[in-house]
Amino acid sequence: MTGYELAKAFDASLSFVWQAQTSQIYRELNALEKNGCLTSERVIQDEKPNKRVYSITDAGREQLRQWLMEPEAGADGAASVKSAFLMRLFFAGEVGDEQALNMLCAYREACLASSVALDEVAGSIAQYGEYVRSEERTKYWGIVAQFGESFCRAGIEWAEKAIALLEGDE
Amino acid sequence: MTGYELAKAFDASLSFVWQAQTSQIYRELNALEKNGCLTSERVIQDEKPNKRVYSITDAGREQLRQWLMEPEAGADGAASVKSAFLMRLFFAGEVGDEQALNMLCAYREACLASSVALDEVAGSIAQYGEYVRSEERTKYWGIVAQFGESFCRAGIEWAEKAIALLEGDE
DNA sequence: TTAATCATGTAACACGTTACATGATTGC
DNA sequence: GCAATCATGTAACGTGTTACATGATTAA
Repeated sequence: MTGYELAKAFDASLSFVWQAQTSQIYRELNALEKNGCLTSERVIQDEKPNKRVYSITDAGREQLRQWLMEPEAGADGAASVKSAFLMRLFFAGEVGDEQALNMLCAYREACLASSVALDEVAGSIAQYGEYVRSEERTKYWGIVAQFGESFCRAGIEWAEKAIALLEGDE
Repeated sequence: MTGYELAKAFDASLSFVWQAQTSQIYRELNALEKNGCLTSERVIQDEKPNKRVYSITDAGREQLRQWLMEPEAGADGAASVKSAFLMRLFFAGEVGDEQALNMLCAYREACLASSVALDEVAGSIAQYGEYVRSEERTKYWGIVAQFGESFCRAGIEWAEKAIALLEGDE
């Protein structure tokens, strides 16, 4: 793929789990090429800008495998969330219930929006799935998408309870 | 508080939501002092190492308030998770079901462990709550802790479903 | 006697974000 | 005529992590 295509693929499938700007993608592609994990080839196009197509090398795939096999996977900090939103909420005593309620409502809406986006991801999975044509790969994509759905559902329920609690206080 | 105490307070209450190394804490304390958000005072102790106690200034509290009042709070990227674990799982097709099952089991265990840690946080909240003596503040701490609990519960259920699905495949 | 707790930090690196720059083509 | 899409990137900055350094006191 090209850097540009990678950026889009990220967006269409992994965006819930990982976001990456093109600036970062190109930087990392350079680094990966330097250490032999991938190769690139310039493709001249007319009608469209030229592009650079990257391909993984055997060494690269081997490193990927090794990363995937690391034993701490799942056990490390996976069961925590780094969230500026929750930080803010934690300190909401400083500004009062009104802003806390705003935040919680906005969060609830954001969860609903993410749910919708995840439905679209399901579509993308089907599409890329045809391209890859391998149950072996796509089934994990679905599992990750399901995580997103559970997360959103839990988030909505939690926000609603918290809203009820704060409104009961007033 | 001192940098050291802040590190412990983070750990005892916010660790699910934000983690910070002392190296980062001291760096940020310096920066915040330079721009007038806080002041510090050196306290000489015998029997124990000397320490530096930081206090927020009015300007600092004002900036905190402003940050807390920002309108995007909750709406931004709050309804997504940046997770290396989920990234790995996404690509698990590269290494097969066995490793995927390992990851999911480890994740389930990690969620259970986080649940336990969150129970302890509840204790810390009660303790710090006495110190602060203000319902206004502690109620938000509880709400954040409840988020953690929902997150863990959802994570466990999701992992179990995914494990069942993969085992059914074999 | 070994590890933990108290208490400070620096240096280097890795990773992520923002802003900026370029320029052709296609659809509204 | 304007915005979006295709396609590349650089520079600077901000944030988070790892490894290292020091040294006293106290509990197992």
